[in-house]
Amino acid sequence: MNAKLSQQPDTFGFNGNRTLAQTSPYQILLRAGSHLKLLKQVHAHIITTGRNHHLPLLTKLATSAISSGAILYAQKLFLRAPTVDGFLLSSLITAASKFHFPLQTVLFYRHMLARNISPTNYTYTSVIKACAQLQDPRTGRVVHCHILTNGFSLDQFVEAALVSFYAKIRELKFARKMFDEMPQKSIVSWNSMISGYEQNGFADEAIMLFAKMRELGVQFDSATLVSVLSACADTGALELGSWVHDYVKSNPISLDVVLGTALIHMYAKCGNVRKAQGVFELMDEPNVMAWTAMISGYGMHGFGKEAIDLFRLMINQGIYPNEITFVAVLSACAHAGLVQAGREAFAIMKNYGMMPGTEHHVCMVDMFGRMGLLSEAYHYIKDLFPVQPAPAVWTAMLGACKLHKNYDLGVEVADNLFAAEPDNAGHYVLLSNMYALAGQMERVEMVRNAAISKELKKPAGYSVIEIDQKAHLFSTGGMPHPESMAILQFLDELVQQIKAAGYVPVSEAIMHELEEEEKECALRYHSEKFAVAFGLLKTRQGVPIRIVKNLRICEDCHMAIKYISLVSKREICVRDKLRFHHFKDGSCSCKDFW
DNA sequence: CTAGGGTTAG
Repeated sequence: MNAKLSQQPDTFGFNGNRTLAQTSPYQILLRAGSHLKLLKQVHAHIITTGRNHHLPLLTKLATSAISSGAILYAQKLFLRAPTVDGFLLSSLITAASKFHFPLQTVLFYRHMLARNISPTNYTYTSVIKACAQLQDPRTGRVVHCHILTNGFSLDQFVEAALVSFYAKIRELKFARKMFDEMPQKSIVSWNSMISGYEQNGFADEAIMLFAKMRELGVQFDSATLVSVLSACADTGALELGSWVHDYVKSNPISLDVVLGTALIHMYAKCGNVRKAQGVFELMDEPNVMAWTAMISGYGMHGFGKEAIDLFRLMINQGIYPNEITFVAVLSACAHAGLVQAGREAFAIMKNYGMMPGTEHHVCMVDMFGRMGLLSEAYHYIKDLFPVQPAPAVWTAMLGACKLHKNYDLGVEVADNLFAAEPDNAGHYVLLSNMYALAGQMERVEMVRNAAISKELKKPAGYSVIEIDQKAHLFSTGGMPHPESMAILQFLDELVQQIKAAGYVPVSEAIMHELEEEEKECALRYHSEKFAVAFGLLKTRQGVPIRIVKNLRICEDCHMAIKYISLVSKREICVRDKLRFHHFKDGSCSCKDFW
């Protein structure tokens, strides 16, 4: 055995056979790594040995300090440096950008310009990345101008950084234009473009660009697939998502924690929790994000107990939960009616040094409200004082009032919601329904007038069903499906059948007046009924029907689909804005907690 | 003596 290895290292990791003074300060710095305490000792050493004029040393010291998170220390070092050169500044810029100090990155860049030091391509990529992190289009465009005038616009790295920047500030058309005009497209620029689409809600474009990549035979990698999986999760594209999983299994792509988490998320959001579970169980070292993805997957399918058990297991394994983990846990409790477990989880947040935020408040109110504990929910909101409840908290409370038919409280809550967010068109249906239910017709009129005068349009509801790898979209507002007539006829027959089985449409009287236009529309049913009918027409008996809807499913459709699952003897799975509904034999997995 | 662009959970 090597004798040196058995010797105890001193503070700087030496074996004791050389003294500090004999070792090069640079070596000491390297050994100090990113431990701020050690770095400060090295700094003192540098000063006492009279080497604080040595720029390369100061540079390494400052970048190490940044890597330890001590950006202020690095800034002080910089300001007190006897001289400054381009090497020091570009090192500071890249380090500050890499360790997520975008504001300081831009400030160092300003120093560079003020001292007339020419930036390099390294500098530009870092600064552009910082502008993206800051969501600062103005500075980013200025830097883009500098790039053009200094002749760096054809650098592969700089170009990829610019595409990523424009995608991240939601200038997707411009990002795509730059991307299309790139003579040499690196894999990173493809990935920037695909992830840019996905992150900004254009999952279809992300999937189409990936298809183009395959068509052109461009090699993709793990980062590409992660973004594609997110896009599949967004749209419910299970077939493509499964293809990605198979590809990963049969190719030398390591299933790391990032890719694993993306797969869990995809399977959960495409309706297949068991597959998500399978991926999770195969992961070597799931981190907090992987655990949270799995907990949330259970939650959105109504498996509250599984979610709670997994959360407990996570804690026992010493994984530190974060705010998002608690959102997933509380939401799982809300969707499964596990009030006691939810209270306990909420109570331990403070053990982890966390203050509940809006999302947690929404979950708690939702949880109490769904269970009919309206007064508990309402007191929860009142106890937030002096914190003003966010509109989403009022929305949860309003939904609970409607579900449990407490119209007096509902009107009060609706007034609060309307006052808190008068311009949100998404609330109008819920608001005016509540006022109509309470017989407050002058308030219905007020909401309606506000909507008209502000030209607010509620988001159009749509449902998507994937059949033979092709997505079919049904919407009350958009283009009719080419087979509308046949589907409508089939749907009418279906409605007769479920009426015979006991289905009673939810009374038109409580439907809100604003929906008048919708009733006149050629599509006389909500999009999810249409999608279900289409699915029944196009798939064989025994094949489950999977629908993705952008809004929450309404009471009438929920009831109707329960009956449809009964008369057609089909499993029907609907993902709405919040959660999954698995319909089978006339009942729904949500136990009517929707 | 140095440092790049893209990817995960609500």
